[in-house]
Amino acid sequence: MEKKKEFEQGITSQKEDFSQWYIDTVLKTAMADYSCVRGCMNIRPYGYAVWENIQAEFDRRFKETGHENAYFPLFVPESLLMKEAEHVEGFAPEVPWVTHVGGEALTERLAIRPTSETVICAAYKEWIQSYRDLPVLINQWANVVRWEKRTRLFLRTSEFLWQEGHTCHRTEAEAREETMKMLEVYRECCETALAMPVVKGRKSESEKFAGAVETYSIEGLLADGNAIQNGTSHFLGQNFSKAFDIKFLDEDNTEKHVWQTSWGVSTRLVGALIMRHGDDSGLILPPRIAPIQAVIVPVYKEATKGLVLEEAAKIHAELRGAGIRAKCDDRETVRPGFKYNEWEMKGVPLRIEIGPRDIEKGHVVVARRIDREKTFVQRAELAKSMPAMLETFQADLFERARADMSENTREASTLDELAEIISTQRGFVWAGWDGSPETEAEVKEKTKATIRNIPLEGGEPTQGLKDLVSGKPAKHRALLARAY
RNA sequence: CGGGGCGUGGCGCAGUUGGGAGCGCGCAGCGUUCGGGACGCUGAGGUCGCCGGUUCAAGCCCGGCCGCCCCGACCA
Repeated sequence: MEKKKEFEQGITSQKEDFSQWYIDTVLKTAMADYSCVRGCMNIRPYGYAVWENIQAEFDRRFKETGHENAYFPLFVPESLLMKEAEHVEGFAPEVPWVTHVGGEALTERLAIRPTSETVICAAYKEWIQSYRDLPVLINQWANVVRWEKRTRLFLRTSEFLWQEGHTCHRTEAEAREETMKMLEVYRECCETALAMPVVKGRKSESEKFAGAVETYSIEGLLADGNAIQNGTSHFLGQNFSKAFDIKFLDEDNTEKHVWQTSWGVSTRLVGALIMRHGDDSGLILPPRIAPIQAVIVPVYKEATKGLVLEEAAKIHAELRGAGIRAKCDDRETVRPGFKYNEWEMKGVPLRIEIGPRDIEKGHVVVARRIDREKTFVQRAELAKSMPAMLETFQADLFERARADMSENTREASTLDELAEIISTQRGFVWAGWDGSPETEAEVKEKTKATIRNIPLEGGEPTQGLKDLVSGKPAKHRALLARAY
């Protein structure tokens, strides 16, 4: 009890900075299972299970859209990394190098990959000769390193796990189509599996991927009002294929450079998940990716122990039989209340309480993590009704996030209005933009908000819309926010 | 790399004018408990970040170094 009081006092005292409070209480508290060494995540089994389930959701969709997995080298020879000018410039500041082996200097130093375009393009050059070899649709699950000046647990770590898709196409149209197709896969997966609503859109020139012609993103809004980029899809044009000389002989017997795309999501999604859905009591995981979807907590006294534990085990078996990821917490060393709190912190969607009184009455108590609502469910119906309860939970979680995002999306017509909104309420802000880098820079300078993207839906300027800085006619209706 | 802060049992911290290394949580044992983070008793666990200096005496004062966190510039 005392600990709880301390915890609550801690929250109150830190609420002046809402984001910091949120990170301290939700991200870090909930992350008891994680640690961070020099900005590199150390993910223990429960947390890794979350990532594995996220991986599985994305991977399934990649396969459904015709992609195959492969794995490429961790080290990138310097000469290779240097081939695409913009790419080098963009990544150089954050690339660590291997220069020595056993005390002996290497003749060519090796970069630890910040992303794999260069190694993969080197491979593609060898693989592709004919239009018949196209398209190449490959994805890689791997770790990458970007030595950022500042790290933030899960949201920006020096080393992170991710997925990078790299495709080659015969025509520009086909590559552009792929870019948009994967962006849509990301949106659908984020919203369906992770219950996180996102906005699809195109990045500004200054924010696009180093070496890309165009970058698209899905932008989400966290519970603290900060935006987060949950995934990106790039149309690379022929920038890399020209730099790496990836050519194919087309049907018309002329040599052409391939058109390429790349796209990625990372373990940042785990951080986004925590800070989108979590609350003061810890994580709330969407059932679709929760390592444990339902936890059974037996409640008993010495006299009823045998009976209750037996029933709990039976329920456990039934749920597993019904394909539910269930766990029976039959630890005898901690009391039920402790278990409730512990599993709530770990974000388990549903908790099933079973005690002597329940057995007598032929029901169980099912408690929902999202709103702590408790209902009685007939014992005989439990396994059967579980999938629907999980589906409802998933839908409710998404709806709650969607409603929050919509409530925290506003409009601004001047820089002052934007500044006011950003400093008092945060969230997304729509504003007219003439497309100039000057406006973009001015906005960032004055409000710390950035242009997240130009949404595919709603990004067209409305009649008479003006740039919020220059007052010139707007070319776009952009979505702005403070972001991680 | 600029500005600020902090290094004391596993975690979170207190430590007054320099003289006993402490508290809470956690951990171990025993007992009572068990429907929302239990309680009692007993106990284990620390070269006070590192090096040097001042002093009869340093967690505390001085110098240097190392590490971490936060705010900026950079970014998935």
